[in-house]
Amino acid sequence: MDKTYQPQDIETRIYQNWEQSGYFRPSGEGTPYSIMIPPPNVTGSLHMGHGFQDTIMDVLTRYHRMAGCNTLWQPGTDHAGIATQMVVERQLLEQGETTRQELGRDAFIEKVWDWKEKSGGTITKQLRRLGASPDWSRERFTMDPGLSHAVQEVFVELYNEGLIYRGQRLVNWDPKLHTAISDLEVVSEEEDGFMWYFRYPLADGSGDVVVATTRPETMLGDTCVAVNPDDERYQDLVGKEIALPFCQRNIPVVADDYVDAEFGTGCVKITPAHDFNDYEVGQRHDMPLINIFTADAKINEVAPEAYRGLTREEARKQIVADFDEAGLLVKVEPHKLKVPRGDRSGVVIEPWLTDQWYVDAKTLAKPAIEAVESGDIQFVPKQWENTYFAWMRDLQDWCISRQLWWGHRIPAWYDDQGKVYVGRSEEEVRSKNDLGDRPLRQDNDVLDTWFSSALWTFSTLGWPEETPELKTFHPTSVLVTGFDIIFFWVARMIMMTLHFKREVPFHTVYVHGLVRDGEGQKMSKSKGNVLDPIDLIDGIDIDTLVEKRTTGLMQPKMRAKVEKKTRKEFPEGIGAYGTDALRFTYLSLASTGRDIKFDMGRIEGFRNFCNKIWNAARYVLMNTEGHNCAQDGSENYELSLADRWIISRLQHTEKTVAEAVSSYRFDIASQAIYEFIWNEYCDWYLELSKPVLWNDDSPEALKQGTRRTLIRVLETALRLAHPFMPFITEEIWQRVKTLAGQSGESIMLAAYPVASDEKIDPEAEANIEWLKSFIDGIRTIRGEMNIAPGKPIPVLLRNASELDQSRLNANSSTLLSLAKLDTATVLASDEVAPMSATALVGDMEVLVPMAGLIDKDAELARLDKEITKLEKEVARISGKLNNQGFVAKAPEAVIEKEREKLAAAELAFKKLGLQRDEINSL
RNA sequence: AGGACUAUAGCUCAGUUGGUUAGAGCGCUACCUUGACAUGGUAGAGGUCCCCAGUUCGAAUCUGGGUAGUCCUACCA
Repeated sequence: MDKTYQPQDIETRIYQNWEQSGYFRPSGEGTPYSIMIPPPNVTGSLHMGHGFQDTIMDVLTRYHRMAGCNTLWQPGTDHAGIATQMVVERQLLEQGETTRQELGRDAFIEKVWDWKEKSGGTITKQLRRLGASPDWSRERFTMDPGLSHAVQEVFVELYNEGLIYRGQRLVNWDPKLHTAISDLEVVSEEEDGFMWYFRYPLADGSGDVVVATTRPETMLGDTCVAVNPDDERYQDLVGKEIALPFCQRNIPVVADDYVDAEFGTGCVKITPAHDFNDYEVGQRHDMPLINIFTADAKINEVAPEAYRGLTREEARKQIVADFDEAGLLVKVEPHKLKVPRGDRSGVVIEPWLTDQWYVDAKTLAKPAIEAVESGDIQFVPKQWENTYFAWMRDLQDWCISRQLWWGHRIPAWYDDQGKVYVGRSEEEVRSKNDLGDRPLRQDNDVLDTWFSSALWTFSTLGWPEETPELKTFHPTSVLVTGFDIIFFWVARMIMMTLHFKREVPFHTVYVHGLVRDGEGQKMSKSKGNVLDPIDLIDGIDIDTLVEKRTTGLMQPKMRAKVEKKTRKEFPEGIGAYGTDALRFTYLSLASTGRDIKFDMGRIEGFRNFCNKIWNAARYVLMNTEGHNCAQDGSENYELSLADRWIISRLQHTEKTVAEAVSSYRFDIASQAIYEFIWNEYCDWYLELSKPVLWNDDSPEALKQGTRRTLIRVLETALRLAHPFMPFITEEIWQRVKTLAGQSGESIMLAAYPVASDEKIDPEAEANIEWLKSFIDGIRTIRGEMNIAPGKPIPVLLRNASELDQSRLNANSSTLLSLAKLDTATVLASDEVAPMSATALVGDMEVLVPMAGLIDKDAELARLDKEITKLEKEVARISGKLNNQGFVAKAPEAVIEKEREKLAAAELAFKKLGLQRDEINSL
């Protein structure tokens, strides 16, 4: 074995073996356990969020697989309508300088499929690098025939039930992408703008009103002006008419509660066709809808000629100028306002009147709310349930049609009268409706991507067929997801699944945090602070990293800044830490309810941990290979105290890990594994094994027991750690399994360790604790008194109880060896000790004679420090115990504990004080 | 405007139903090439648990009020 762990040599080889051997497939036996991957965009690539999320799912999957469950992790990808279409459109422009319109629908879709074939494998390849173990043979894509069939079925069914309908109303229109988008796809951010105050003259010439607006251009579509009914200033105006400037139209003044008298002038211009609130007001007062925009958000032919063809921005300028010129511009004020933009296009969204398809979300929401209320679905952490409820209880109907080409085309056909027929195919529609050969035209729109993702838990399992997989693995066990798609995806999955399967899609929703950079910033390409999980696995040199981060930046100005920051943060680039270190880092940071700042210090620490495991294995193999490790089932071995101790500690660790995984506390689980392997197995057990194995006088039975324990505890710890760090554990396991009496092809198919209470040995633990505190005491004296670690020293033991003496006798060779002692001599009660440095092990004093080794003043200083500490401790506890309230009200056990602590502290205080006086007097 | 979350060592984070000497990793200091590992070992320094008040015998932990930060939802033209 190499002296250091080299992950890159082994990871790919091991992964290929796993996948080719079919180990990722469900075993077909045991309790079903299933997880559906949140399908990433098919043409996307792996980012840190995926890395985090998929590591968690893989831990759960590997854990349950090893625990004997019939485990399915279902992989797949999403067609990501808008995102993918945009990418391909951009490529068309760059390569051939054509638009999709020039190309035509069918040819364009073909291009998208080409692109999907070409780049669709990227993210799944990267997932493999992460060690993910989904059943790739079952990989699905949301536009596969089977899933498309499910989509069609759901659409037709919902339509027949009246839960999908077509309607004309205001939608969020993206003037760049030329499609409607749902409320969720609109992001509103505060931006600096202006508030314009315009004077609108009354038609009868008797005066005017002043309206305030942030969108002057919409005045072309005004149909009335509204005031608050209780606003005394404007009582007389209600019912009068206004001559709308530049438009040759008169519009009425109406009274409506919507208007806040305090805001602006208290007079609001109402544009029902271009504002959601105005739409409502318009409905209440029976106002017409005057649409003044084209699909590009340019002024259309309904508006006065002077403005036609202008963009929104141009029209705004022109109209403000015209008001100014007409003397009707009262004032302009700077004003902060929330501007709605499309999450994909980034352009300002226009409320626009169109025909769209809607899902009656309110009806579907009711059972979905109940499922969470009743606990059929539980969120972890629980507080997300509030978010879910808040949204679900105020749900608007879901606009599901998109004016795109890439996606599931809506299964609706129109005849020449414009009458709509919904069905699974044109043939079905024709025959069911007796349409003969009347011309039919299919709806041009496609469905929102989230419509198909909403069916993911059951469509991937073959629905609407009642497949065996569907029966076995649905409902799924847990959904692992980020909070950002609770509304987009989780809620809609719950609604759809309850409606069509009459059961929940999953029992638990584990909501994890966002992965941020070391400074807590969101990682984004435009900030140039993105870390690629693959770079953390393989490493990357600084120039390549800078190149990667600075290409494709939106603002060229950022380039220098990003480069500088990157070079400062990673002067040497990024080292190759390996997959296991990366996974362990994610997991150790995965405490609930909080975002994670990715800390490079952590991943380096866990790379070192991998190396530690590797070298521990080297030591174990050196001492077991070619030796009798009692692996043949013979009973001719004897377990030492250390053996019993480490076996006992292992049981505790197994318990902790099991509890932690079942409560999704991967940080606790990974820490327990880390501490066991490093602080107990390596730091103490391996050291304790040396005196046994290296001493020619040790009985063979004891050596066999030690070898057996060395190899078996290592082998068990590997299985315990395997879900967390799959590669290194497999690599080592293959070398140790036979010696440990295990067979089997792969660690990932081996049984997960289960704690056994009989192996917990409190006596062994107490004895080793005694031994450790003895050794630690000596080491502290050595460390603080600058005695060379290797220099053998004699120690004297004062006030040793019978138990101390028997422990000493039982462990003297270990003790002498680990503490590098010359001798350890028990003093009789009347014996006088020479001047010594002191360590306390319980009541026993361990004395290191100072002669020639220790400076008197140094030891005095050391004792003083100890004594001061103890003094404070004594004062603190006795204060507590003298408090009548404490003694009267605290539980007896707590009081008893305090008394014991006080006694121990007082004793130590007294002993060290005497020792101090003794040294001082010499 | 409403709501959620966060605040603990220089940095990144644990701290289970109130009872610890408040912990880990990284970083820092000193010493150590001891036959698994310098990606290591041993010892050590380092904390007003954001602030104020309250409940309690006892508060990092519970309550109220602040402060700072992050995020979500809804928005006034």
